[in-house]
Order: sequence, then C-alpha cells, then structure tokens
Amino acid sequence: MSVSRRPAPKRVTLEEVARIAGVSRATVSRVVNGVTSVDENIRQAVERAISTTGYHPNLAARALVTQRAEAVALVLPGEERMVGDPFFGRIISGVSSVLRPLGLHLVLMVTGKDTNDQVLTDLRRGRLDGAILIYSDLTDPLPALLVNSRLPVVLSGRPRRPLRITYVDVNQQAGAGLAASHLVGLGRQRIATISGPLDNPAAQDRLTGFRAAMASLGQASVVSVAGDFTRESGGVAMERLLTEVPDLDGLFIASDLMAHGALPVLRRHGRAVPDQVAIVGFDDSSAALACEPPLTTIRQPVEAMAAEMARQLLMQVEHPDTPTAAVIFDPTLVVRQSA
Amino acid sequence: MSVSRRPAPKRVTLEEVARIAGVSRATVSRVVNGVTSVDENIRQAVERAISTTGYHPNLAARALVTQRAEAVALVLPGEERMVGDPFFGRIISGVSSVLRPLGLHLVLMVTGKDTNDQVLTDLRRGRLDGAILIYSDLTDPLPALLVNSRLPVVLSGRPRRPLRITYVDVNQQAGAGLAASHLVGLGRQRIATISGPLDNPAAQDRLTGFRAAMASLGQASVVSVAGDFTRESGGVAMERLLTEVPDLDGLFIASDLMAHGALPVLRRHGRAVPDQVAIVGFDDSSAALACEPPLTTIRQPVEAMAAEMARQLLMQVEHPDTPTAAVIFDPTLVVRQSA
DNA sequence: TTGTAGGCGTTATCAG
DNA sequence: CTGATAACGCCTACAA
Repeated sequence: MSVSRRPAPKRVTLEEVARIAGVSRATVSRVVNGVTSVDENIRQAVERAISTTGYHPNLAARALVTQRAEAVALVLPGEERMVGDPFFGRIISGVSSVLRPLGLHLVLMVTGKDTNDQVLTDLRRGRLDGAILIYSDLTDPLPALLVNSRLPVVLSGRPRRPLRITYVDVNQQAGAGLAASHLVGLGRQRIATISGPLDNPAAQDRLTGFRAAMASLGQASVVSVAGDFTRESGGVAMERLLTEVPDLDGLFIASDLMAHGALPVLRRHGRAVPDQVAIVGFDDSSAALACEPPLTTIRQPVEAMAAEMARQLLMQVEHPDTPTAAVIFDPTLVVRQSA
Repeated sequence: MSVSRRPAPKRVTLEEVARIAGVSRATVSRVVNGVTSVDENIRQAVERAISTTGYHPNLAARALVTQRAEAVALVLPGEERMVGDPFFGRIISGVSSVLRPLGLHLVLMVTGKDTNDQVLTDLRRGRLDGAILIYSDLTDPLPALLVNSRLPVVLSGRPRRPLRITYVDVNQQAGAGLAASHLVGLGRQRIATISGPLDNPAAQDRLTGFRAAMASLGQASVVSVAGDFTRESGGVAMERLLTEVPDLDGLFIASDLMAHGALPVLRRHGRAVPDQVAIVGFDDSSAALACEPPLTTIRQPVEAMAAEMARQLLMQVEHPDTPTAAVIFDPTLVVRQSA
C-alpha cells in the first residue's frame, strides 16, 4: 500500500494575500481585523484571496506588536488534591465559557515548588495576560507577588490575610445559615457539625456562620469537629463526633466530600439517614450525588463564579487601573434525601 | 490610608541588557539561550546585567522567529461528561508532568461545535504546536482533519476507524482477562457483565476480551448488558441484569463509575457484596474508592499513559516525520473488598 | 480610503 | 568568540 502523505501546508503570510489580491499588506490587515473603512469591492477581493490561500494570521507576530498573549492561566492546587475533586471540572467549564468565545487560551498550571516562578515569569515574558488562582495555598506567596507586580490576577475565595486583590467568593456564612435553618426546621434537637480545616477562610466562615445561625435559632452551643475537606477526614471526624455526641440527630458537614466519607461510618453504627440523623453538606459537588442517600446540600454556583472570575480578570487586562473588588455570590439550599 | 501602588514594571528588552553589559544583543541572546561559546567574563557581565534589570525574554518575539508556540492543547470532551469524571485530573497530572519541566504550556480546550475549528485554526496560526485528543467523540472529524493536515496529534485510545494516527491505550482485552480469572479464581459460577456503549472501541475490547477469557476458563456463555459508562446507566443495567440472571454471583462492570451506580441497586435487592455477588470494576478511578465496599478493579496507568501521550506529541513536534505508533500499556488488578 | 514605512523583541547568518 | 544585519509576520501612524 503506497503511503502518500501530502506535504505540510506552507505558511501563508499577509504579504502573499496582499500580492494575490493586488493590494497592500495594510489593507489586508484591515480586512482581517474588521476595520470598516475599507472599500467593499476591495474587501471582497481580499476575502477571496484569503480563502483561496487558506490564510491564518500568525498570532505570535500579532502578539509581538499588540503586547497581548491572548492567554490566561488557571492555577490549580497541587496534584494530590486535584485528582478526584469534582469541583475543578465545574471551574473549568465556567472559565472557558467566557474565554472560548473570545478565542482566549486557558492555560492550566498546577502549583508546585517551581510553578510559582513559572506563573510570574510567564506573565512577565508576555506569554500570559493574567492569572486566575484557585485554592492558592494558605502559605502561598503568589497572590501577593502578583498584586505587587501589578499583574492582572483574580483569586477564588477570600484571601486569609487582607490583600488588595480582586476575589470571587460565595457567601459562606449565609450558606451555613441555610443549613442551620433547614436542620432546625426539620425539628432536630441535637445538631453538630464537621468543619473544614480551621486555617482555611472558607472553613472558618462556614463554622462561624453556622454557629451564629444556630444561636439565633435558639441553639447556643454546637459541637464541632474539624476535618480537612477530604473524604477520609470526613469518616474520621464522624467517628469522633459519635463519641462526643452519641445522641446527635442533625449534622452540618462543611463539604460534600467529607459527608461522603461520613455516611459509611454512620451506616456502620446503625444510624439511619435521614431518619435518625439528618445531614446537610456543602458544595453540591458530584460527590453529593454519589452519596447514599443523595445528599441535601448547599449549592455554590461554581460555574457562574468561575465565569465571573474570568470576566474580572479580563477587565484588569484591558484596564490595568481597574480597582480591586470582591464579588460575593449567594448559595442555595438543594434538598435531596439526607435531610 | 494612602494608597501607593508602585507603577507597573517597564518591559526590559535584550537591547537594554546589551547596552548595560556593554555587548551586542546577539551576545546577550547567546547567554540567555545557554550557548557555550561565550567568554566566561562576558557571560558573567551579561548575567549581572540581566539580574539587575530583571530581564525576561519576550516569548512572542521568540515564537515569531522560532516558529514554535511552546504550547500544546489538551482537548477534552464536552462539559457535561467532563464535570465529575475523576479521570481527567489524572490525565492532566500525567500530561503536565512532562510539559512543565520543559516550560511548555498546557492549553485546555473542551470540544463543542466551534471548538474543532478552534483547535485547527490555532494550530495553523502557530499558536499551538500540537494537540492531545481525549475521548474524541465517535463521530468527531477532528482526528482525521489533523492527520490530513500533517499536524502533530496524539489520540487517547484506539480510534474506531483505522487511521494513521499515533495513539496510546491500555490493553483492554488483557484487563478484562484479569477480571475474568479473578472472578473464576474466587469460585464464582454465574458470572455476568455490564459493558460500556458498544460503539466505543474500549467498551468493545473489554467485552470481547472478557468473553474470550471466560471461554478459555471454561465458561462459554456470559450474559451482558450495556451501559454508557455513566453512574446512572450502571444502576439501570444492574436492574436489568438481576432480572435476566437472578442467581448471579460474579460481575465484571466495565467502568468504576457504573459499578458505583450498580452497588446501591444490589444493596436494595439485599445482595451482599462480595459475599453473594463479587464485583470487579475497571479504571481504578477515584470512584472505586467511593464505592462501598471499596471496589476491586482493573487499574489503568492513566498518569503514565498521559505522560506518554505528551512525549509522543513532542516527538512529532520536533521531528515532523516521526512515524505513527500505538503504545499499549498493561493494566493491573487491584484487589480491594468487592471481589 | 489606501499605501508606505517603521517598529515590536528575538534568533540566525554571516563576516570579522 | 563577537557583532552587524537581516529576517520573522503583523500592526499602525503618517502620508498620499
């Protein structure tokens, strides 16, 4: 069988298109960039030349003169945590929903010892226009570095230390409040909570929000045990909680993944959900559906939040003097079967 | 409180570094690119100038002359399927493990009606050096388009129609064989299987591989019901299977996610796993750990496969005439508690 | 409205 | 080993 691979297509330049259309490069450039002040006949001639030659503008050349990379980074936490967290798919969907129509590249970077430099360097090199930071680690210097260098950056979630940085977050306290009123509304009397790691701002807000709401609902003291947002930690915390509050009948677990880890423990102890113990999670990640029974939870509008992060970033790219802002989304209660 | 944002750092060019170091741009360029034939004293002078100015080479300019974007695309299936599939985190880990050390960008693109053009266009524009295609849809014309344009591309999994394209896959049939011998070795007599969608090459291979192995182990006929690799379809298929083979005691389910959907159905029907029904899944995705009991499954070395895809792609980028190849990885049996 | 010409920041080819 | 000098492909005043 004779293999006939056609040769790689030669790169067509503005120059050639111009020659074929019988005009100057400048005119072709205008047509390509949709400048209106071009004679209709000439425009058509140029467009014909473009399609017959199969011309595609070279982005590197354009970037060189426009000083725009047309690409932004999405910086995710190190691989261990990333793998298996259904959260990220939604973030990616949200971000690319605004980037894709604009033809902007979404460059994925996972944080690691060398990656911080990488992001900063690429930004300086003009290879990236800005960065969206997810979960940037508690001790991570990257946000401050970018802010100080006046580079476009948006953070997901409130930074743990005050920083002049734009961020997008969900109203964590309000979400915890929804969980509290739902559990109380169900008539539960012995309500406890499994929180996230207390050095995490989101975990803090959920816990204080939950306590505040419970207090205003007449339940002053709430026992809490901290996990670290992983499934395993949910199981461990559940065991401890059963020891500390043997008669609990209501539970707010600060992440769906931890709830997913807690459920088997309850089952093993013979506690029926929701009959004996009502559970409300947080996130509405796909882990909520993986639960049995399906988890009642607090939904974060992750896709919308991610899209907003992208929009905020692009504003900074276009207008470097855009003031920083905090955009806070409202969570909603999703009632399924666990409470 | 007075706000004092320092001004954005001015972009430093090769020119300036050269001026400061008292040499030509060419020499600075050599130093930056690690060309060895540079006098040691001059090199040091240049490096000093570089660090005092905080110089970073402009990648756009470099790309313009080198004709390399230093970026490859990772093309993923449309958003609905992507969200919640723990598979992708592992693919991303694997790919970036080879890209990151080389400073190459990983550009994420999700397939959609317009995305095919996007990938092709960006490749032609010199904005992308190549593409890694995951799950590219059965009817997707993209692989053929790229191959015909002689653009660097690597596919995950055997293409459904013969195509001169490089791909990386797991030995599906061997994997199914591992499942078969494990179940038979456990002494199970009535073994059935839930397969993936039969228009999918991987699903086909797993099913035929399983049947072949079972036959060679003395069990000629195996009842199978097809799912579509989603969790929900696993539950549906399980129901049907219980009707068709009421006394089954062993089960090979062609994806962990489907197994995760099947387990609650078994529990509802009062069948204990693994005592009454032994189950082997496929993938060793995080869904396997989400199962209760934890799932015995066939592990695909996804990270390694993804890394290999990246390597294969880079070979093509560097040497356009690299012949196409198929790299097949061996799966392994991971014994947990379901079988 | 169109064309000319200069420049964006690097790399690469030659001389020297 | 180093330094001019010419690309690389495009955008954009500025001039016609």
